[in-house]
Amino acid sequence: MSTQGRRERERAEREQAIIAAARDLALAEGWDAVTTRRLAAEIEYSQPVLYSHFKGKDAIMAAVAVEGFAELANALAAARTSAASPRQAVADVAAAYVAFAQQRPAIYDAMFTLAVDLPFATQDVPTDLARGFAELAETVRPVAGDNDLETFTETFWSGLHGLVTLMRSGRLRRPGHDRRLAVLVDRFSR
Amino acid sequence: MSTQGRRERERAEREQAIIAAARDLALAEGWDAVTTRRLAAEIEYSQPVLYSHFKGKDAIMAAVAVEGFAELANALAAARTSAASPRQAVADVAAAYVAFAQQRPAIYDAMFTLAVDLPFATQDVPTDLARGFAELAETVRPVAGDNDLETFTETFWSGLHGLVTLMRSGRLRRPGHDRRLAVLVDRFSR
DNA sequence: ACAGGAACGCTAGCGGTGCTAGGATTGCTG
DNA sequence: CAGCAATCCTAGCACCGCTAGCGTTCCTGT
Repeated sequence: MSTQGRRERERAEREQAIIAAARDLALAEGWDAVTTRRLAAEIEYSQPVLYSHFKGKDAIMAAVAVEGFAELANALAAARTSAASPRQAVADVAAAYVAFAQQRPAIYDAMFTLAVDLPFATQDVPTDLARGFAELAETVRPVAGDNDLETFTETFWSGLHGLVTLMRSGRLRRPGHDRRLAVLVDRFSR
Repeated sequence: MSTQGRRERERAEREQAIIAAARDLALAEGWDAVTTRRLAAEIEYSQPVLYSHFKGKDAIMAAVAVEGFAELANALAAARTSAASPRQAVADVAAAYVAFAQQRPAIYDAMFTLAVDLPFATQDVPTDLARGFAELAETVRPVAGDNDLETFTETFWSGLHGLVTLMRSGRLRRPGHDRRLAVLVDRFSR
């Protein structure tokens, strides 16, 4: 009876180990370094074990992304609720978003640039992703004026995403990043 | 004497054929379908020939991206110069930018999301890329107010880039795209 | 306690990738 | 026309994601 429970628990732990290994390896050396062989070696099992937990490498990346959505939502919530004023909240949340992307570039990639086949319309991904989006929406609500809030939020989000991706890929020079962020916040706070 | 000229010309033509094949294949089936073997078959040469023209697959993608920069700059210039008013120019150029990205997604990827090792600080890439950027800058100049023009332009560009990438990766729903673009243009035109 | 069976994880391998070493063939040159 | 240099191809390397098939181990019912 309890043996089954133990096995399930061990299975869950191993699955978590796979996700953690993928995450750590991606953060340390980038997603190119995350191969199924290295992942298998990291968790001290053979390759095929990975496929008893996940459909494929993409699914593993998606699992890492899911964790990322939760982290990002938390970071945004913290920034928003600790802000002194609604306008300051916009700046703080924007800064938190950018900081998240810069500190965990590999995870940000998994969330927003790679792994297109994420279960976007099902499962628990929308939960944390929607939470993050809701944080953004609540943040800009006071400054949205008579714009449709969802559209306004999406556009603001796009601005942040564009800044993050263009800068990290070298299309924007690192200096001036704060000023660009300030311009974006300014345009969306009036 | 002229034989050498002919050979050089043939070589240049073959190089162009490689770029064209890569471009067409990427547009038709995505970059994953662009393998060195298929590319070699397409130009009816063996694989190693590719490496006598380009350092590797990345360099081929970079060459496609370079062509893309020129196309994009032309499209933006056309939109800007044919606009009725400065404010309309912002909307038209933004629409042209988004249209370019949507009609040639693979090329846009090569330009802005993949191929990080583009010769960004050397060679002729900056020429066309800078031309495109300059078009954007000229477009938003009348509405930039007392903002630093370069910073302002980069931020606007980021907004466009974010809209394009988030929508194509499924993070934004297709309907509402025009409204989001309108919001972006509005925020940067006041 | 023990036989039967199911679940499990391994080894080995498939087809594919980007890339390269080496030799054969071609074509120019003195 | 001999010799050389450039050119291009065959074959293969190391690696990738993924899977078939087989031993082993462990749980189960009698």
